[in-house]
Amino acid sequence: MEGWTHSSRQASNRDCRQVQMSNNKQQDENKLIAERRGKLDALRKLGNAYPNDFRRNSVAGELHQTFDKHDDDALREEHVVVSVSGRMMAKRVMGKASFVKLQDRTGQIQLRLERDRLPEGVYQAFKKWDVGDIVGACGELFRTNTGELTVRADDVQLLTKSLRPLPEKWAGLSDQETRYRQRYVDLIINESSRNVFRKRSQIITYMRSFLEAADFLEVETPMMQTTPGGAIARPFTTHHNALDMQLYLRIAPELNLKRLVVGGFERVYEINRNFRNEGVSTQHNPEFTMMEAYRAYADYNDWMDMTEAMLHGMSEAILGTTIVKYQGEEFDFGKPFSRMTVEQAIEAYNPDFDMSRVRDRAYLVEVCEELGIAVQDNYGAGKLQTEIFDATGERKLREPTFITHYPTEVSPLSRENDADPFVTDRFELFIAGREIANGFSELNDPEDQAARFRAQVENREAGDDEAMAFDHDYIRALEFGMPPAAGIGIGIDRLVMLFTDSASIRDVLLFPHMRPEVFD
RNA sequence: GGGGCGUUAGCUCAGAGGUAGAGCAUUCGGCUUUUAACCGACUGGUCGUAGGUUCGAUCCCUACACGCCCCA
Repeated sequence: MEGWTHSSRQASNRDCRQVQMSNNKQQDENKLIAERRGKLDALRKLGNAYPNDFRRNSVAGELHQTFDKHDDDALREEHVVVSVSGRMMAKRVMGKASFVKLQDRTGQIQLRLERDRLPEGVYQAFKKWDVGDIVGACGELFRTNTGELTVRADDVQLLTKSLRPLPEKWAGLSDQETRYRQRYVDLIINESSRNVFRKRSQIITYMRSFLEAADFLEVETPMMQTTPGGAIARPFTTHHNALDMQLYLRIAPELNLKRLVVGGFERVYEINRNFRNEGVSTQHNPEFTMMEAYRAYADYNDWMDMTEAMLHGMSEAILGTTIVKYQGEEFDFGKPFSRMTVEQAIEAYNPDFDMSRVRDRAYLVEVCEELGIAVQDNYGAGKLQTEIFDATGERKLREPTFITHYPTEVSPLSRENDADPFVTDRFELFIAGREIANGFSELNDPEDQAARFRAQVENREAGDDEAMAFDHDYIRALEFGMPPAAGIGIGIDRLVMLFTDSASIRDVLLFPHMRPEVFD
C-alpha cells in the first residue's frame, strides 16, 4: 500500500525566517484569509507545510465503480485498504468523529475520521483544517448507514493549506466575471464547467482520430507571419526585436497548409489558434481555435460528405446520440444536412426579391439600401449578394445547412465553378444561425490566383484593411503545381458551444479574453 | 462605436434619502453514521471609483472602471 514516507512529519525549519518576514506585509487581508494564514504559520513551525511525499493508490471514480455492488458486510470482510487524496469540499464534525468529502479529478469520496482510530493528536489537528485544503488519507472501505462508500481513515494528513475560502457550497459560484477571471475557482466548484472542458478535449480527440483514420497528417505551421493571409480579416501586429521587423499573428493557416499539399503531403490538417483583430462578443474571441484540413484529389462535395460523417460520428461519440440539444432547439446530426446555394437562400429569405436580377449590381445596391446595409463603391454583385445573405439568411438557418456557391468576388482562394464562373465551388455550414465551417475546392491555377490577389490588393488600396496582400511565395508554390484539392476549416469553439449547450464562447474557453483586472 | 442592465460581507442575495441586512462560510462551545449535518453564542462592510446635489448619499445626478446582454 502506498502512503507516507516519514519526512513530512518531521520538523524542517529552514524556511521559517523568510516566511515570517513576508507575513508582515500581508496584514491588509481580510479576516478569513488572515485566520488561515495563522494556521499555515503554525504548520510551518511543526515541519514542512507543503510536503510532497504522499502517494495515493486510488481515485474516487474508480472506487465507486469497482465497489458499486459491494454492501457494507462484503466490504468489512474484504478489508480493502486504500489511500486517497484531494481537495476537502465538505467537513462535518460531530464531536469525536467527522465526515469529509475529498474531491479528486474523477469525483468525490467520503472519509470518516474517528478520534480514537487516528494517531495521537491527528484528530485535534484535523479540526483546525478548512474546506478547500488538500488532504491525503488511508484506511479501509465501508458503507455508511445511508449506503455511501466511505474510507474509514487510519491516518490523514494535510498536504496543502488553502488560504482563500471557497465559494459557499450551496449557492456556489455564479458570478460570470469571477468564473472567467478565476477559472481555477470555477473548476473547483462547478462540475458543469469541468464537464464543458472535458467535452472540449473529447471533441478535439475525436476529430484527430477521425482525420488520422482517413490518413491525414497533423502538422504545425507558423503563427507569426511576415504576410498574413488565408482569410479576409484584420491581423494583430507584433515586433521581433532582434530582427527589428514587424510580424503578424496569423489569421489562418490556409496558405501554409496548401504549400504542404504542393510538397506532397496530400492530406494534412492543423488544429490551432488563429488571431483576428476584431470585436469581442458571445461569438468572437480575439484568439480562437480552428481545425483546417486539406485533401488532394477531392472537391468541396467530398468535404461536405466528410463533414456530415464527422459530426454524425462525433455526436454519437460525445453525446451518445445524434440529437444535439442547443439553447432550447434540437438538431439531428444523424440526418444528411440540407444544401442550398447562396442565391437560393436569398430567394428563400427575401420573399419580394426579384430573382431575374439576382446578379444585377444596381438592383442589389437598391436591396442593400432597403436593408440598411452600408454599400461601398467597390462592392460588386457578388459582395452585395453576400451582404444580403448575411443580413437576411444566416440567422434563420437553424437546422444544419450547407450554403454553397459563394460568389467568386468574395472567395479569393476558391476554385471557380466550371459551369458558372460567377461562383466558386465553396460551402459554409450553418447550425443554429451560426457559421461553423467553411470549405471549398482549392484554386490551384497560379495565374488565376495571382489575378485574385491583385483584385484583393486593389481593395486594400481602396481602404479595405481586411483585404488580402499579394503573397508572391504562395504563387511560386502553386507554379510548381498543386494537385486538385479541397479544404475545410471548422471553428472548434463554436462546435464545442453546440455540443455543450453553451450560450457564450467564453464558456468554452478556459481563459477567455478579458480587460485586465485592477489590483491595487 | 451606440443602447440597456448590473457592481452591497469570503460566496449567494435583500434593502432604503436618516446607525447596513439575511443565509451559508469564519470564530468559540457541544455532539462517534453525516449528506446544504445539527444545537447554542459571536463575528464579519471604503455599499465599484471620483466628483456633484443635500442638513445628511450606499440610495438621487454626472463621469469613469469592470462585467453581462442587444445592436453596428
